[in-house]
Amino acid sequence: MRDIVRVGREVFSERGYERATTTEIAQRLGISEATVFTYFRGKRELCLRVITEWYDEIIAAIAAGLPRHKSVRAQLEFIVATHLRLFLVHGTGMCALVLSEGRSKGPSDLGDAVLPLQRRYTAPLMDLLARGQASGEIRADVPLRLLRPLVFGPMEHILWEAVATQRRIDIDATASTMTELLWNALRAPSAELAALRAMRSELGAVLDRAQAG
Amino acid sequence: MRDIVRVGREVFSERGYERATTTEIAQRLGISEATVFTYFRGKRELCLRVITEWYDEIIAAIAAGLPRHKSVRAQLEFIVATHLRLFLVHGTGMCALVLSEGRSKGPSDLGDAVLPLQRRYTAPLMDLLARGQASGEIRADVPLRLLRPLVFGPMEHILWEAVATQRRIDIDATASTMTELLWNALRAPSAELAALRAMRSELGAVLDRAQAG
Amino acid sequence: MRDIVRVGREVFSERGYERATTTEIAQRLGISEATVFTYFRGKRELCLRVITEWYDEIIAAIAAGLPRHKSVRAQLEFIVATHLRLFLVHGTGMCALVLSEGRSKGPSDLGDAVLPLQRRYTAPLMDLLARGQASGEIRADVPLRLLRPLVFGPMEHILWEAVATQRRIDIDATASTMTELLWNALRAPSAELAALRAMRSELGAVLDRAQAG
Amino acid sequence: MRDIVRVGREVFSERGYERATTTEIAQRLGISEATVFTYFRGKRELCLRVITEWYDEIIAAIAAGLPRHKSVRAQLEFIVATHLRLFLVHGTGMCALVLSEGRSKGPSDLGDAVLPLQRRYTAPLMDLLARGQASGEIRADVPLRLLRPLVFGPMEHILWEAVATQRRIDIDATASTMTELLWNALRAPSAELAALRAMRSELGAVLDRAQAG
DNA sequence: CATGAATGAGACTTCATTCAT
DNA sequence: AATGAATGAAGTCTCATTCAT
Repeated sequence: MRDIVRVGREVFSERGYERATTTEIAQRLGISEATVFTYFRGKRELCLRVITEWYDEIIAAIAAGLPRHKSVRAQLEFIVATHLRLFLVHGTGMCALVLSEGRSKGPSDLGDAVLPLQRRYTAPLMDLLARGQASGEIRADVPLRLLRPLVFGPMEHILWEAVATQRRIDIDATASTMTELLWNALRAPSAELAALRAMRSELGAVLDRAQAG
Repeated sequence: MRDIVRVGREVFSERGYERATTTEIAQRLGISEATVFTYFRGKRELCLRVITEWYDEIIAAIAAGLPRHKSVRAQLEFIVATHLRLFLVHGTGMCALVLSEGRSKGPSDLGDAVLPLQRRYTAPLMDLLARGQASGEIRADVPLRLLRPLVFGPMEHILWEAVATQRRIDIDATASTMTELLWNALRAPSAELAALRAMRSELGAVLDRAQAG
Repeated sequence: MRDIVRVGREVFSERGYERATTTEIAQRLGISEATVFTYFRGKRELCLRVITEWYDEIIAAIAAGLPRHKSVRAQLEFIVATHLRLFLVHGTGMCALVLSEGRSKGPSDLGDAVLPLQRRYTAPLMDLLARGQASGEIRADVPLRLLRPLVFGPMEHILWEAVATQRRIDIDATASTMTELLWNALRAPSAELAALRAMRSELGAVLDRAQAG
Repeated sequence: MRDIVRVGREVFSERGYERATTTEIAQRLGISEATVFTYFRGKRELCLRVITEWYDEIIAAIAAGLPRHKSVRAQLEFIVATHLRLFLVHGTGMCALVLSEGRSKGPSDLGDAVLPLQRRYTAPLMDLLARGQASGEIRADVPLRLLRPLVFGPMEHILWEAVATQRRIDIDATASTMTELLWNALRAPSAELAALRAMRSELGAVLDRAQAG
């Protein structure tokens, strides 16, 4: 039954919900199609299980590895890198599956069940952003509602492009660069000014001492 | 035949490629299903046409309205706003359709035909970014390959969220805010450097005066 | 499409709803199974149509031939004979089909749609009984609710037995005998009362003589 | 194993043979589906057992309670009342099951095995009618083959109607009325006259004694 | 040109039944 | 004796597509 979920993940992520067939899942496992239905009430339920388990993995990975003692920027980079890594390992098919089917209003209607998962999935980032805003490191004049897509959106596109072009990407380098870019967008503008002013003050002090010397 | 494309766009964007049926398209038009096949070799070709025309509209809209005489930042904001507007007007179904089906590897395989369209579609932005890099306004130490998803990714997420939550969004305000955020990420750090250099000059002058004193 | 209904009637009446298959219906007609679904949304709807048309035929036959100018008893005999005839011609499978499926609460749930038909179907008899009660020919001290099964119930059993034993029956003779039997049950006990009254009169006379004696 | 038959009766009578599933029977008992097949060769055999036991109960109930010392009419009323009672207690599902499946010609083919049961089941009535004919109380000019359905047919319809309309019925009152109706149909026409004559004779005798007194 | 009619291919699903343990 | 696991066979239904008219 674990096998069915495993192969189910393969097929659903390769083909999407509609084009995936229970026939293919059974064939890849060398079992009868009926066996699939012994363990899952139907295609929809199997797919739901596949999605749920996949979300659980990511959520667990983020929760386990997030370096909470480090800076907000470092935690952001961890989240970005981890997402890139997990998605690339598991194939971006899952990404597409979730994004496409998670919002459909067809008979499959995975949407309702997927929504809470998505919330748990984005929770660590939302939490991080909120903490950053509270500490003044992240600009608070833009609602989280707009900051979240700023982080997840680009990752998704990068992943899809990586798959479409079949090109290997350097995950750490990409994560590092993206974090650098995103950080510029996210951090409080005042922080820059504050930093400069601090520098100027310090310089002034140095100069004063120099002049005095 | 124009009608078929028009209604095709409706149905494909509402249902996605797989769940859309030629039956429904014909029914909505009050014509025979066979008539659809008189004009289009098949479902796939019709969908391709729908996607193509939709891309053409966006490309044309961008090309026609892009304020080339204004600043790079202003042009960026125009592109962001225009995208949000067009997607929201036409329904985000088209967005999902293109994103989901444009990358699938099924028998429908719209991918190959869609790729060049996507290139044309992203061309204005790519061009703008390249010009920005050339003029020094946009940081050149990050490849366009990474800058592009930074722009399109968030827009997509914002749109999907808008649809999922059924919430109306203020397009201009959102575009303005997003541009502000993105610009911080995109603009050349040279601005900062310039400021630092200016400070250094000032500092040098001060030092000179100090020495002279 | 008429053919599909015709063969559908055959198969449904031979096999019952559950055991009838769309495959068999298509095969008997030498057409594709899909064709069946071109004309009928599903098995259930086809079966409904079969039942409806069959009811319509019987209802029409009764309505057309009922000798309204003759006596109530004669009309009763007509109804009995007509029923026996139609059921035996069309096979009692239809009878079983209607009786079995018309009351089921399964997924097929033909019940709701069949109920009004049954009402129309029994209407002529109900009407006749009511008229008989009004005219005093049929006993009015028993509700129609109990008189109706008295007529239809035996016919059904006779038919089933005829089919089960594969024995040919003389329809007119059977109808005649059954009517004779039923009539004794249905007719107003006034005849008996008359006899009793006569007896009372006679008795009175006897008593008178006795007293006189 | 007794449990399997008991629950089997429930499920078969609720759903009918085709719609009943071994899965459901096992589930209601909280046992494995395979266990059912440990005790019964298959669904068909289990159903046969269910029907057999049910018939046995009815046959026994009739045999045990039949008031052989009372009049033929009283015995008829007992049979009618007992049937109504047993069917309504056990649910009319059994009635439908027997009637529908007992005559089908499918792969399940319960028919052959059920036929002898039905014979035993109708035997008490047949016997009673025969005795009635012999004693002159029941008209002998109509074969039993036609008298039997006259009794069982109406009962069946009454039962089905009771189930269809979900209406509770007064069993004794219904049995009484039905017997009254049926008796009019069954009794020998001459019997009426004979009864009246007997009454007159008796009366005459009484009167004679009165006059003599 | 438009279409009514037909259909091949295949999807999901159900279920009685088997068998090794 | 009881069962967990598996499945063959079959069923209903969908849908893009064809073709004669």
